[in-house]
Amino acid sequence: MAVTAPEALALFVDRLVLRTPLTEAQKDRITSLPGRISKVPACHDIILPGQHTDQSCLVASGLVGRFDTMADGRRQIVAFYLPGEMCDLHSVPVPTSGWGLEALAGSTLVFVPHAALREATDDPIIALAFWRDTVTDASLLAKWAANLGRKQAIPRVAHLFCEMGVRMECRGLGERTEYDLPVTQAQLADAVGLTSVHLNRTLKALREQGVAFSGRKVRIADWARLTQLAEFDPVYLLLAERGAVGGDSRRSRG
Amino acid sequence: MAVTAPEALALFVDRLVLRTPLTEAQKDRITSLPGRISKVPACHDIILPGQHTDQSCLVASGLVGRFDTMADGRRQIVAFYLPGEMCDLHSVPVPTSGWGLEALAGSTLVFVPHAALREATDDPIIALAFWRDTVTDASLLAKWAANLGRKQAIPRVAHLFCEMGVRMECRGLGERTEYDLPVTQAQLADAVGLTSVHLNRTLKALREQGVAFSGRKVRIADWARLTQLAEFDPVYLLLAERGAVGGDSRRSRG
DNA sequence: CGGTTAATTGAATGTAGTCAATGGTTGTGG
DNA sequence: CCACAACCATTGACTACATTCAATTAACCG
Repeated sequence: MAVTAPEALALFVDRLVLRTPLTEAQKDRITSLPGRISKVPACHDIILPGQHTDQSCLVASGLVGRFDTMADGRRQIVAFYLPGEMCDLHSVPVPTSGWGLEALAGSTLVFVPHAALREATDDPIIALAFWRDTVTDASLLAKWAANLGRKQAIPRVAHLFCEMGVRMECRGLGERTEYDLPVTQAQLADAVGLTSVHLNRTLKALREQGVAFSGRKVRIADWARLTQLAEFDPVYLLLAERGAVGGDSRRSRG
Repeated sequence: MAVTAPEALALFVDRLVLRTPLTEAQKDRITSLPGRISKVPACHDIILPGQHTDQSCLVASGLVGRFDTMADGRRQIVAFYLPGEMCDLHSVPVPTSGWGLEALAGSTLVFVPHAALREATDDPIIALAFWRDTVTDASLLAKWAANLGRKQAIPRVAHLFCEMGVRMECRGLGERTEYDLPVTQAQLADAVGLTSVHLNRTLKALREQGVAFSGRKVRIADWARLTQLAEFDPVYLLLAERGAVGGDSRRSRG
């Protein structure tokens, strides 16, 4: 668990390198970016919708959610950010955010000034890596939207469990069939667009399918069965040709 | 209506300039990118989910939708692309798409090779402009997800009408209270995550609120009322400080 | 051990989906 | 100019999924 800014930035570099090869010099440049460490408790709002920022927020430990708020105060979480992920690289090119960030669990954050990040993009490879990171984010967002729009409760939750499993695993944060997901049922409900009551019932149904979420841990008995139930195809995670990632990689209709 | 590649690229430049000032030389560089014109009929699938590409697709006229497909064939449209918008700038840094593109109306497209686009990003300002464009896209996507997750049919459709109105207006494609939206009800339903039957009922309800969608035209009698019904706040469109854009710009909770 | 937060369950309601049929429009060819 | 076909829009009746309200049980923390 990262506790210093360079450690956290090293995690971020690991993530970038998944999709963009970087030289040691480029890695160092990112690792040595200035960062202010901040520990926040669960349910803490890091940034509110509509606020401006001059820094980006990197997760060092814990879990952060990007959300939007309705007039009546209900929230929709549209993205989860794991340790090593930069929640709002977006805000480097566009410092106004339409959305908010909240710490779902107690988290350690590293705030990196936009100015420093923008300076790092002198290097076109670093700029490309950042751009790619944003694209990845958008790809997950699009899938999230599709699930919210067209899937029922059970496959929707199942899909989220698949996604988080693969993401955790490829970052070394657990196995895809068993990992920590430090959120309450109410927060999960905000993510999948259900009420907490209905989410609870959905979890009960999933439990009968060998998928348990309890004690903030996800445990999946039969991965293949779950991916099928969820219609999970990991292409959208943009993890390149690492076929090992699993899920059914059926090809598109001719 | 753009019919040559440079004309279409000029529209794209107009869009970039909304958020990133460019010199004449930079504009020229983009306008003179190579592009292959292609006319496609309505309902034509331009690219299918999971396909690779080595070119990006710029809309010259018509309307294009980005969609994801479920196992049973149902679609969720997650983004609309207007003339002057590049549907998959994303695919420049990441040539695998998890999603598909379809022409919703008969459309003219310009295919620009990734190689040429990537070359243009030598210029860090152009790279920034592209990055910003991607971020904008992601911002709309996040809002779309939030609406799908947390709004009921009427405000959901209302929100889409508001969004499209503002986008049309700021690109000179109509007024926000009256514009062409060349889609069928079934396509609209795919966008808002409803069945076409229920969408039809929702449109009927909206008609009683002075919001008409018929003959592929949207006509809004009372803009302020609609933005309120939709909980529409245009910040997420990232149109900078052009306060004139309308909607209720209430600030975030303290 | 008491207080608080989170999870679970039941019953009633409501919104959206499904199935099936009817109108309406548009475009084409006789 | 009319007849027909194809597609799109509209409506009704019924079903199903998810929400709401309310209460209870379980887990966690000081």
